[in-house]
Order: sequence, then structure tokens, then C-alpha cells
Amino acid sequence: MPEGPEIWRAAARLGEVLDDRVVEAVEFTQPRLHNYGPVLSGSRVRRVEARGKAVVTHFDNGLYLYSHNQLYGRWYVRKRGQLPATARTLRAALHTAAHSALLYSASDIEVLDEAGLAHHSYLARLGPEALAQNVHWRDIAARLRDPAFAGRRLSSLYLDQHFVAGIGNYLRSEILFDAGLHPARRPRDLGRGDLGALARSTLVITRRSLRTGGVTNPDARASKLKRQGLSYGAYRHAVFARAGEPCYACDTAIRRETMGSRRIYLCPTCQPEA
DNA sequence: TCTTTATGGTGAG
DNA sequence: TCACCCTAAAGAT
Repeated sequence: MPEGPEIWRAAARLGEVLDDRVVEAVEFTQPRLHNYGPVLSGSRVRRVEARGKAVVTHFDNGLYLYSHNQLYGRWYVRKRGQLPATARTLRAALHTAAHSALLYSASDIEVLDEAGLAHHSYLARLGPEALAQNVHWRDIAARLRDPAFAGRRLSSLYLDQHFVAGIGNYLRSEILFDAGLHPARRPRDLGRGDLGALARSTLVITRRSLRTGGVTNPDARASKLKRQGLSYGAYRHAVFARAGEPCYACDTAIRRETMGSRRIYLCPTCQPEA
């Protein structure tokens, strides 16, 4: 399940077994990709990279495997020849001497050359990576002040991969709650303090999710809720998917709304409209 | 068995 | 903003 943190974790796991290894066999199950199997077989993987919510695998023969999981794709890593117990549809398989990297369900798969990678419609549009080490919260603040973005609602900005790459629907809700900002607000109407808080929350929440495996609640709160016996699904987020439940900060019932054709969750007290 | 939802994305108007 | 694409799983009937 794929926002930036999930994709980065998947790419890191793939890198552990594919980086610098020869892929002895490569298979694609979609007829339009059949011919690429033999083309990639025998090449060596240079590295596996997450870009936004896509995974790009670099081969030493100048080709790249692009895959986007959308809502449903999933990578598995197994010992070579072993398959996960799943009813999903296998779409791509990369076999090294020791391991198999298996992509299920995803339909957005492409094999690209250098030029194809450089001009790819999704990749070319990505803004700065929220999870990249060299991105500072001041970079995000500058992005928020950019006239191209400053007039738009936060609800729209935080789903736009050109604004910041790697953020999706749960991070949108969690970041805006953490910053105490209503999703209908616009950067140009925010003061210096709010802008700074939002920029920091953008990186803090996204990076926390990467570190924890999807938990956006602060560590102390998450542990406390866990000790109370709540399941992973119930303790991981502050507002996302918690409609009707009490806000951890003020007890107000969390509200669920639809913005940009996606569900968004917010605390009407902690995130006032203006 | 049918319908809806989902942590995503595109293109037309 | 909306219709639509994609696949899997949950929910409704």
C-alpha cells in the first residue's frame, strides 16, 4: 500500500537483494512486455530507487524498469523459486541466484531506456522528495511561498506530486493535523509561524512514517495506545480513518470530509477554518 | 453476487 | 471538478 514511505521501504528491501546482482531470469506476464524478459535477463542491477511513489530499477545495460503500484500493487521478496501465498496476479519476476523479486497486481509497468526515463510523464513531474536526506524544511517552506503553489488550497497541494513527491492521502490528513491547519486554507494566507510549522510537519510526519512502518502518531502516544490494547490499525494515526472518534488532543469528534474527490479527516477544533 | 471503497493517477472540460 | 482507468478486498444484498 503505497505512499512514499511504503514505496521507499519496498525499494530498500528490493535493493538488499538486487543491488549489484545479476538477474539470471526476468519474466513479465503481460503480453505487451513479454519481449523485455530476455532483454533484461543476464544483466546486472545497479540499484533500485524510489521516486515519488514509483520504483525504478537500474540495469547495467542501459535499461530501467519503472513500476507504479497505484492503490493495489505489491512487491514481495522471496528465496529464489518460492512464491508468496496470495491470490493476486503476478506481473513481473526478477530472479537472482539467491532471491526472487516479485511484483503482483500492478498494471503500470514499463521498461525504459535513458531517454524514456528522462522524459517519463510521471517522473518528470515530481517535485522535491519529502524523504530525500538533503531536503530541509526550509526548502518546503520556500515551495509553499512559491506563487505557483501559494494560492492553492492545502487539500489540493498535498496530493500534488509536483508540489512535494511522495505524499498521499493518509499523510495529507496527518500532516495538516500535526500543523494545526484546516485543509481549505492557502499558504499565501498563512503567517510565518504557520508556514514554518507546516513545512516541518511535512517532513517530520513523512519521515516518521518511513521509520515506523506507517505510524504517524508520535512515538509516545503510539506506545501508550498500543499498551491499552489497540490494534495497529487503531493506534497508528491521529485523525486518518478515525471519523467520529475523539481527537487525542482535545476530545472533539474527528470529522470526515471529501476534498479533491478523496476522503480527508480533520479535527475541527485543532484545525480551525481561519 | 453485486456494489463500494481504497494509502493513486490521467485527461477532458 | 468530474469521469474514468486500474485491481483487490470489504461491505451490502
